[in-house]
Amino acid sequence: MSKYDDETTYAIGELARELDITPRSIRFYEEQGLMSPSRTGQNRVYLNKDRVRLKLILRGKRLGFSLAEVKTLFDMYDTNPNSAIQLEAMLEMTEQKRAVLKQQLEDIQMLMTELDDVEARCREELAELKRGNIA
Amino acid sequence: MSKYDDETTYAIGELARELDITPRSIRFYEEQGLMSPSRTGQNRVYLNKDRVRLKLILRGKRLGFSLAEVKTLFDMYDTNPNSAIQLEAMLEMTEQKRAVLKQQLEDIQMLMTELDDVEARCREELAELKRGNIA
DNA sequence: AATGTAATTAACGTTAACGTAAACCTGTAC
DNA sequence: GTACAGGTTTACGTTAACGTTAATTACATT
Repeated sequence: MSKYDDETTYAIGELARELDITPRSIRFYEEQGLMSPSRTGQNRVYLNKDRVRLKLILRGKRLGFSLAEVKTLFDMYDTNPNSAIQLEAMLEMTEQKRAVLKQQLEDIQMLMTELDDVEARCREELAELKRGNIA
Repeated sequence: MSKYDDETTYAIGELARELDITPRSIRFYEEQGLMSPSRTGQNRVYLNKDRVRLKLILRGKRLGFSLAEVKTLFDMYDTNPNSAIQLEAMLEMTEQKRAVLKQQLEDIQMLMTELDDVEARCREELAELKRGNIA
C-alpha cells in the first residue's frame, strides 16, 4: 500500500493494450478534453489517475454516454465541486440518467427472458431434428 | 379479442407520434429492409404487426443494437426458422448478446450505487451550505 | 379555385468517434 | 550507423442513423 503504487507510469501503447483500445482513441479523448497526461519530452506519460479516468470513460461508453456527456460530468467533478449551482446541476443530471438506466434495466431483463424462450425453442427443435423428425 | 383488433391501420404520422419518432426514421427503417408495409395508392399503411416490429426495433436500439443487427435477427426469425444451421447461428448470437447484456447490467448497477453516493454527498454539502457553513 | 394538411421520392448535409495514411522524431539492438 | 519498434502531429476518410430541404401529389375544407 505504499504510495509508490500510484506512481507507476504507462506509455500510451501499454494502456491501449491493457484496456483493449487503440492509441488513437486515447489521443482522441485527450483532444476532446477528457484527460491531460504529462509528458516526457514529446511523449505522453500516464499515471494511475489517468488510467482510472480512462476506465471511467470506457464504462461511460458502455452505458451509452457520449464523450461530451462524460466530459461534462468530469468537469463538474473537477471544477469547484462545492458550488451549490454545480451540485444541483449534478443532481439533475444524475436523476435523468437514473431514469434512462432504469429503462435499460427493464429492457435488458425483458430481452433476457425472451432470449431464454428463443433458446429453449431452438434446443427443442434441434433435438427433434436429431431424432430424425424432419418436417 | 375479435380479430379486428389486428386489423387496425395506421398512417405513418400516427405511428410516429405514438412512438415518439419521426416519419423519416420509419421510412429509413423500411429502406434498410427492417419492414415492408403495404400501400394504399402510394401511401404507406401500417398494420398491428408493423407496429410491433417498430417497437422491437426501438427496444433493440435502446439496448445498443445497430439496425443491421436488428435486421439479421429479424431475418433469422423470418426465414425458415427450422433449419438446424439457422437455429445454431441464432443460438450463437443470443449467447454473445447475453454476455454483453450481463456486462451492461453490472455496469449499470455499479453506476447506480455510485450515483447514490454522489447524490448523498451532494445533498450533504447542500445542507451544509444552507446552514451557512460556507468554506 | 384556393388553401391547408399529410403524404411521397430524391438527394445532399450532419454528427460522433474514431480509422488510416503520411511524414517525422528517437531511443535501443545489433 | 542503421534498422526498427514505438512515439508524435496533421489531416483527410468513414460509418450509422437519421435531419433537412425541395419539389411533387392528393385529399379535405372553405
